[in-house]
Amino acid sequence: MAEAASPKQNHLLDALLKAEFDRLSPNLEHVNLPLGEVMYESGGLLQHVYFPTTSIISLLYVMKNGASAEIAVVGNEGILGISLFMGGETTSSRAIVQSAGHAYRLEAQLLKDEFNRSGPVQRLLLRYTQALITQMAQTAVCNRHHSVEQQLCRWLLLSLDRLACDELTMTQELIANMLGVRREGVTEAAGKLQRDGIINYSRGRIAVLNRSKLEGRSCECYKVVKAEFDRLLPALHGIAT
Amino acid sequence: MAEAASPKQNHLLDALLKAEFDRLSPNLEHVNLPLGEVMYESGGLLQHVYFPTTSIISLLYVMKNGASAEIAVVGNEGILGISLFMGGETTSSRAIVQSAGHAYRLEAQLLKDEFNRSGPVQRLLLRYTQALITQMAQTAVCNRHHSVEQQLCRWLLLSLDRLACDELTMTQELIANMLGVRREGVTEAAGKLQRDGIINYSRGRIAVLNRSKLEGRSCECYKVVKAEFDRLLPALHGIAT
DNA sequence: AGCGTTATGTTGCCTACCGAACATACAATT
DNA sequence: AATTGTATGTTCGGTAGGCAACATAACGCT
Repeated sequence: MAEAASPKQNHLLDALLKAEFDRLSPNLEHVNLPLGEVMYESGGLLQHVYFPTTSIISLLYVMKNGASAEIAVVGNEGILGISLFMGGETTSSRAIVQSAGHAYRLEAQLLKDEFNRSGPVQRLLLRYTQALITQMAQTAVCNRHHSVEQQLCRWLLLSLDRLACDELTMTQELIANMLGVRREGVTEAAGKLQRDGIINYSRGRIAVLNRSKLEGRSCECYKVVKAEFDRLLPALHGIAT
Repeated sequence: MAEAASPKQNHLLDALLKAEFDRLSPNLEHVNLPLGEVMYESGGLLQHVYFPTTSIISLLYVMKNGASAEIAVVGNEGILGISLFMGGETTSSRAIVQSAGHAYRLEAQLLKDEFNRSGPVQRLLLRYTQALITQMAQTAVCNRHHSVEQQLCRWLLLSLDRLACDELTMTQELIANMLGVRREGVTEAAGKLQRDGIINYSRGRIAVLNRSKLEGRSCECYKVVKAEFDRLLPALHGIAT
């Protein structure tokens, strides 16, 4: 918490060239995102886009009967609100804060203006969008074929990658909602991982003790997604393509 | 089959303004796509993009162990090869012809050039991409929560919407591969639908007899996807936004 | 210390789906 | 008419994960 907040904590913002960064940064507003906050509602208009720094946001589809499933997650590697520049203005999914923290927000119109300059920012945002697409596609595959335990591992790894630490604040109940499975299923899978010394949890606090073992218990989906993010968005630090 | 082939059979091409259409159409090549043809391999470079007219192409992820799952389908409403203009050049999924027919293809570079004009074509392609994203997201949800029968109904409906008729050529085995379930599961679900007079099939030929009943047996996913395509890509006929 | 709230653990039953193996039936070719 | 390949039908046992109901345990408050 002693860390100075900076837009550069968000990888997309960090990857901007100086000219673009200087144009946007005066309009970036540092905001606090509490756990569970609904950032966008399904079908709602987008007033802002968000560049998370220390928070994670889940894109979640909620069905008529209340059952839900996570579509993708957005953290410090990305931006929340892609449908704004994709032209749809809105999506059929909901965005909620999965891990409390901070983000920089930008007025919708300003992002659109920047996007429509058709320069490096546009290219960067589109590459990010493709990485997000890969994540969604892999989620679909994972939902079809993999066990709750494998999915839990994938989910933990994706979440950790988007925070700077090896611990997250998240009850099993919430994880179950994200994965679209029963809470008991998560309890069982998490119990096994704990027994095997891979994680340690108590009352909404999960610490990863052995990351490489966790990767071993995960399905291939994690690595596919990670590799695609790394390929499309290598750490650029102001050398945006 | 007596229909004259025209690029206008593809909704995206049909939606172009005259100037853009005239610029692209000399470079459109009419090609025949046989069932099962692999259009793109996972990780392969894209030489062309395709605008299907009477064919349907599945985006499919194949896992290491050979199991597969469909991510989305592309027919006369869309374009195959979005990663080209999204900047990634390639994807981790495979594209195979799910229903034989025709398409117009365009050299990759020509599409990129057109996209980079940042005009109506770019906007149209991005809107289409967002609709495709919705389809992927909904596939993820559907894979998590819905029964094989519901998914079969959804799949049939999405496929029919992308052809002009109420019949498709497709064995249960292939459908099973698309849905990522066992062939027996498809046999059982299809058998029920046939018994109830909703479809009629024999040896790789499926006829839909009662479309509204089919919609009733489908999960909500079909309607969500259809509504989003209709919203983002209303039939424009040369009034591309 | 006592209280309620919330997180986690456990149990039993049930169903959908998987895996595998096999039976039938249609269609094209000879 | 016989043969072969391919599409579909059926069965059996196994299991992951669904639903429900409840037990325990940690924490936060007053």
